[in-house]
This record gives sequence, C-alpha cells and structure tokens, in this order.
Amino acid sequence: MTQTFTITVLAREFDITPRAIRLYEDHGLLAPTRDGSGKSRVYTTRDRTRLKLTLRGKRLGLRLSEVKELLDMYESPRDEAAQLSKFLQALKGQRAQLEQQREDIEAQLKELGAFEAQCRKRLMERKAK
Amino acid sequence: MTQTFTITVLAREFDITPRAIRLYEDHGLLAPTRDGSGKSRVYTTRDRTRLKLTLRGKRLGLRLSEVKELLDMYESPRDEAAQLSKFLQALKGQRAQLEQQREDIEAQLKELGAFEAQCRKRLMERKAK
DNA sequence: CTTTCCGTTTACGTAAACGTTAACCTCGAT
DNA sequence: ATCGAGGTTAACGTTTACGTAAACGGAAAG
Repeated sequence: MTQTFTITVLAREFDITPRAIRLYEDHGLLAPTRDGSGKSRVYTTRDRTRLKLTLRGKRLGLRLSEVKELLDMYESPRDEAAQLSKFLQALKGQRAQLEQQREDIEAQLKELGAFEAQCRKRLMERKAK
Repeated sequence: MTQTFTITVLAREFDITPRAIRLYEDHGLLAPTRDGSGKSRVYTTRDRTRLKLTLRGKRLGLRLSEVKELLDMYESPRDEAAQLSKFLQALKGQRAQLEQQREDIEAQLKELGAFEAQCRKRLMERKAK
C-alpha cells in the first residue's frame, strides 16, 4: 500500500500549477515514474517530500539549482570519511546562511513591531480627540 | 556634518556593484542627489539605510518591487485613521510571511542538525575500526 | 457520439535583476 | 601631456522560473 499521487493532486495540495511541477522534474528535483500506459506521471510519497522541501527552499529565496544541490547532497552516499567531512562542511555553510536569514527576520520583525506600536499610539490619540 | 557617500564606497561596503546600486535607483529604492557639477551621485545616510534594508529584503527572497512597496509604506504619511488601519493590515501580512519563513528556517535547521548528528556518529564508527 | 476533463510534449513569451560592453568625461598624479 | 581611477549614460545579453498557447490522446459522463 504505497501511496501515489497524480500531478494535479499534488498541484492542488501545494497550490502550484502542473507546469511548475513538470519544470521541477526537468531540473531533476522530482523523478516520477509512469503508469501502465507509460503516459501519466506517478508520484510517490518520496516525491511529495522532495516537492515540499523544494517549496520550502523557494520560500527561503533559493533557486531551483540550489535546491537541487541540497536534495542531492542529502541523498549522497557518504560512506567514505572524506565525503563525510565534506558533507559536514557543506552543512556548516547551510547553517550559516540560515542563521543569517534568521537574523534578518528577527531584525525585520523588530522594526515591524515598532511601527505597529507607533501606529496604535496614533490611533489612540485620534480616538481621544 | 551630514555624512555622504559615493557610489563605489557604498558598493564596496555592501559588496555589490555600482551597477546594482544604480538599478536600485531606477526602481525608486534610492534617491541620491548630485554633486556640484551635477555629475556624480551623492548618497546620504538615509540612502545607506534604505540600501541596507534593500539587501536584507533580497536575502529574504523579496523582489525589488516588493522591497519598494515596503520602503514606501514605511515612509507613507499615515495621518488619517483609514490609512493607519490599512497600514496595520499590511504589517499583519508582513508579519505572517516573516513568521512562515521563520518556521521554514527552524524546520530546515532541525533537519540539518539531524544530518549532522548522524554524520558525526558515522565518523566515530569509522574511527573505531 | 460528442463534450469535457486530465494528461502529454514542444515551444515561444516574459519579468526580474543584473552583467557586460561601449563610449564618454574628468580629476589628480606622474 | 598622458594615464589611471572613478564617474556617467545607453543598450544589449543572460539566467531563472515559470505562463501561455498549440496540438494531441484517453477516459469518463452526458
């Protein structure tokens, strides 16, 4: 009972177009099989996960090629010590970027809060009159 | 003693090209004055701040037009009550998006940590042999 | 049987964000 | 006087991430 999905089902679930999904496939982010007639694409839960990660990456401003690098990296063999430490290095870079973004978000949220406060204050003043 | 900057100084400080800075001006993100001869651009600290915010926006995946909307919004008059509440609505949207990104980042960092741990474990095993 | 959905491939179009010349000015140093 | 460093505009080229047909096939519903 390995669950599968059609392209439109996935498209609807994640609110994107089938066009986008096929594009992701072209870029090696997804690798659906075909159904009996070899016509329609069949997506597994693994594909679904990869798609979810892809969209997350996009929300964080990554390009498709960068997402692919990540996905490929996460699935790379890593049996030799050299590969392991190289992998760790890559993870370190990833972490640095994510933490930079987190900083940016905190800073932005902080400013946003200030604006909000100032805004509410003004609204109070107006009501007072 | 109002400090000013040339285009290359800003470019170097933020590690971008003058071309990019001029582009931001074309999109209304910056509004430098000109020097005596009316030839060279002169940037104030306010421009510098806007540039910094622009780059922060970019790191968060915003397009220039979106950054412009934000900057314009932050500087909009907001004297009438209607504008104030509209502004608050916009802030709410902004906050939602930022929090979505924060979620994405936390999720990603978590997975990253798992990989890291698994990786270290494997390294230990290899050493043990 | 025909219409209506899905699905397919191929291909052209587009908006965004620069990079990359090119062709020019100008100031200070050699 | 010439040269290099930095400034200017104008314009073409590029990459990315799709949108938008066009033209077709199968399957299900009226």
